[in-house]
Amino acid sequence: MVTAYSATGNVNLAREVFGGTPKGMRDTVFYNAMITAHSHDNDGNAAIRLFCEMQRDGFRPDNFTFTSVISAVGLVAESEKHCQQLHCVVVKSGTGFVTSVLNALVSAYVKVALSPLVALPKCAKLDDARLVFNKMRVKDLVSWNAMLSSYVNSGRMNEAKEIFQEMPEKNLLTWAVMIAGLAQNGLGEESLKLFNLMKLQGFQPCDYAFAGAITSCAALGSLKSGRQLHSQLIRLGFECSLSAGNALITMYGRCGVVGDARNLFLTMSFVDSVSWNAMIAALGQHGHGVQAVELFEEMLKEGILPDRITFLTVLSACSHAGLVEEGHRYFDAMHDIYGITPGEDHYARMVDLLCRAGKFSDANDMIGKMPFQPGPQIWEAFLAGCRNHGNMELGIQAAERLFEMIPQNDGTYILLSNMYAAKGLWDNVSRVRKLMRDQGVKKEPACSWVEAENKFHVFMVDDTAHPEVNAVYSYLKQLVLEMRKLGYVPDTRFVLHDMESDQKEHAISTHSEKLAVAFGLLKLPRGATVRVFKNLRICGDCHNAIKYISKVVGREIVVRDGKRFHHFKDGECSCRNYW
DNA sequence: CTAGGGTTAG
Repeated sequence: MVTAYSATGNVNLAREVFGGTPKGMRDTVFYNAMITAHSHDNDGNAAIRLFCEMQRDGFRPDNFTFTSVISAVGLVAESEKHCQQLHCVVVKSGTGFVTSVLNALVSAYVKVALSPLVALPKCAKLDDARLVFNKMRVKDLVSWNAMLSSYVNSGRMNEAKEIFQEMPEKNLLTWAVMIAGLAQNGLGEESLKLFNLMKLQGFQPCDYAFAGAITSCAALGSLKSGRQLHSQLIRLGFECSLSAGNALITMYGRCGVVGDARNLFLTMSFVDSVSWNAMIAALGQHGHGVQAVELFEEMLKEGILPDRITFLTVLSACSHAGLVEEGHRYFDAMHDIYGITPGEDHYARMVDLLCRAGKFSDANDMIGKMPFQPGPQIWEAFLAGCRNHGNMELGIQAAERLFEMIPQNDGTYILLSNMYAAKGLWDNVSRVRKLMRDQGVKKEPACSWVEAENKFHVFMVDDTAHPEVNAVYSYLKQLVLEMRKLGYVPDTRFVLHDMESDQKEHAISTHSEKLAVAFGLLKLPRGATVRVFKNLRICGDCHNAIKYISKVVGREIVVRDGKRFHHFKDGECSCRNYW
């Protein structure tokens, strides 16, 4: 009965049945079932209390007891201590060689390593897990999968790949974990390759594997593969899967087609808070702040409780659409009505919102009100806002803080250098660049890509590697002539080096996003929307230039940069010049 | 009768 209630997620009923049973009528199995119920309910403390209680009542824990209670300690405070204690008890009890017990122990050490409740050293805990794993005499598939997901969850993909190779056998879960892991760690192409390999080896991908592959498409911007995966899902009858559906919402959003995301969201038969969050985020990233806020209000009306991620997405949506009032209201409601304590990330969104709107002193007040010291996220938001408004003094202050906190971050140097360059202060630009060199900081190379003729075409600045780059350059030249007639003047302030002005114009005309846009215009069907993706923020001159291009060619151009989407149409951009 | 790997949202 306890197990039945627990399996249906009804822990309270399970607890009632358990409590209503007199001690004389309980046995070890009965205790085990209740400990498991607590563990599945993520209530580690209750599981541990019951574990102690059964021993006081004179029952000796067996293999089942240990596996359950060990799997429950990961989420409680002091889990590290519990973990080691239980490890000792297990060894003393003589069950230290039982595979299932050790499997639970491996996962428990990993949970400790990943727990926000436990202080350093996290790596050491992960290596403890590996030690237990290495010493196991008999490893089964569960052991290998546990070790694999440990590395995946801690982002240690090289070790994960080794485990994946070494495993004597694999099941659906193995593939799903690896595909999702590669997707989340920025290895989308490898993830999609693995998804295909999985099918070649005779496995029918489960919806988790699909979700991972779809996430890769979202990161890469591969609308074509994403749509293919969507139709495969429908053919296989997975269209009700929440994880796959939610991944699809994100994929459509991140590939630039919010309308498709919305259609899917509206037709999904089951949705949860993740679906709502994903949909609100998609609207926000495209600058549809008002719609994002409306959807959020609808979510509340439907009685779905917002979580900390909901508020992160709502606050960003407000920020990108300049909804200052609403942002303030939701920030207060988060704590006052929904009892969620704002974290540094929430404050950072508020600072972003205020700075973007030019309200620097309000942003400073906000920082002053924080119950903790401002970290990098706060000053990054501040600096970006200063750059947008050309506020030199405050920008320099924010940059100084960032140099102290994260000297290796290339973004700080670039933002500051851009700010000086915009004012023509070339001495300062070269000073920042020297500082960057002295610190050994390398700028992440900018690249843009576009999907055409069934594959991705990647362009770097001043690209010479792409086989059709000459056609791209001559088409761009032609475009610029037309653009100049409409009033386009290249804005060479966005060139970081000081050089002769004709050189500057050349440098700026070969930025990767311009090349990718031109290539898309050449290769995609006449009139089709061009969707370009860039790893970093879009450059100011490119932003201006693409506005003109959209007017000259009479087509819609969508650019996803590192921060958000820009929809260019008829010479205007949806971001209203804030990015 | 009871146990040990996973997913999607920022």
